[in-house]
Amino acid sequence: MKLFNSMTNTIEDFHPIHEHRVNMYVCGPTVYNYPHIGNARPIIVFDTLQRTLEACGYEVKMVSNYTDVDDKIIKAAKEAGVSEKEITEKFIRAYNADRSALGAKFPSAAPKVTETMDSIISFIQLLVDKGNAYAIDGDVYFRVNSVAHYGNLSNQQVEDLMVGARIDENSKKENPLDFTLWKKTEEGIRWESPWSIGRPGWHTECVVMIHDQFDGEHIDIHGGGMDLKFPHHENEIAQSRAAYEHPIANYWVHNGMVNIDGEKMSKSLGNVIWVKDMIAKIGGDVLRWLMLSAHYRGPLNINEEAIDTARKELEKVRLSMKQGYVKCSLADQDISEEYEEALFSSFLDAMCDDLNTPNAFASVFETTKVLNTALRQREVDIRAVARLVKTLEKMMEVLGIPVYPLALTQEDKELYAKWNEAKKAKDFAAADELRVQLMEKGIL
RNA sequence: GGUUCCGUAGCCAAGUGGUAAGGCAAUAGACUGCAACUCUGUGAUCACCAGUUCAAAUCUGGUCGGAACCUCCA
Repeated sequence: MKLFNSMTNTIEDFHPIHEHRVNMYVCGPTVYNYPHIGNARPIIVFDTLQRTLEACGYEVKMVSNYTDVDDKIIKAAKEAGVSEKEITEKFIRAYNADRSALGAKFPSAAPKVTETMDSIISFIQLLVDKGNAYAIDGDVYFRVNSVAHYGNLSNQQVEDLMVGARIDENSKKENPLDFTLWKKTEEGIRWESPWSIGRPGWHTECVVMIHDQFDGEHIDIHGGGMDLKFPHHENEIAQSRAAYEHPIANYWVHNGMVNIDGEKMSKSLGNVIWVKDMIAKIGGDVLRWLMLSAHYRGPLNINEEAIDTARKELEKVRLSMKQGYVKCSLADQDISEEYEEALFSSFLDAMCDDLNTPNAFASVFETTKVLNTALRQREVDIRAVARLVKTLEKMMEVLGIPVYPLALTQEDKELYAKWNEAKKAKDFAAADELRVQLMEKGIL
């Protein structure tokens, strides 16, 4: 397995800390609204990474959080006139509905900030005790100057950042780069702490959750969107270095952004697309296929033509498989565990090459073509058909695209036989009618 | 101003030193009772310029164009 590591900006051979196990964490959503299709990409990318690692024989522990404490949540709750909990529960449900419609496995654990508060407070206390954080008027800030290597992940020079940093007139910070660990607050959900009644900053939760979920070890893979590199992931690393003397993760993996018709998706442009709407329109499987049709690190542009292409491509593969299932069923041939190893390994090689899904797709199309050809032979080699169908099943499993095995009933088989007889007898009126029936049953 | 990425056929998209994968669309055929499906053939010298090299889309420098990040947006 090869993976691009944002920390070194190179493609590296992947070696997990434990021989057969991969520990992975992906930054989850702030649950204040429905997921938009930008949120769908990390769901799909990291689920596909997990499936690929599993196909390589690893056991994967995948953790992804919910940020259920945030200014935006408080604002949304106020506007809707309901409690924050109602907001977060609603959108956690929505997120999970989308996640499963996209064919993503549920994480091994999905912690919430509200349920991690004790750990977060003691973690901040640890940073204060170690001199890496300081409290002023009930707020606590992280002292960026107290750690070396700040800026390594995003290749930022601290001096350049200082120049670019926004000058906050009212800031109590020692340094404009210092970020909030704890904020004294008057409104919204808040907790008691040694410093004030308030709530934690955003950058701390992931560090604490990783520490709790993985027994204090650093993990193999930390994932998230490209835009989280700075400052979020940079700040996670700084806190972890300060508290635990390790940079959290060995491999940092970031997915590219999603554009709509060549433009960034944003509220101001009015081009935000909700995942649920897209799923209703084209289906979670087509959306997933579309998102995997480009390499995960590049930008992904979505437009009508791309959607249409994705739909046609997936239909083509599925239709071929369907015909394979029908042929096998008619011949009472089971789809066994046998598959075409050469085709599957070229597929898996592509997936293991930093998740090169476009090349993996090429293997899927090649297999589809071989299957189509096998299905058109005068003397169909039914075992070969079964092997090819199995091969495609295995590929689709890694891609996380559902397939629909089809088994004909006795009645279906008789109908199919009648259709063939009618054609043989050149009774085309009857044949056409039988064909319609078969099509209605989804067999043709 | 700093950082990162990108510019490959009509569209989408791999390839990152040895003479351009794949898909969609188009087009010409084959198959077929018809239709659908399927199969086969057909297209690019890789934004531009200069350099390194026996050899560059692939490395270096420059030009033009596009995108993202730079304190809470995946």
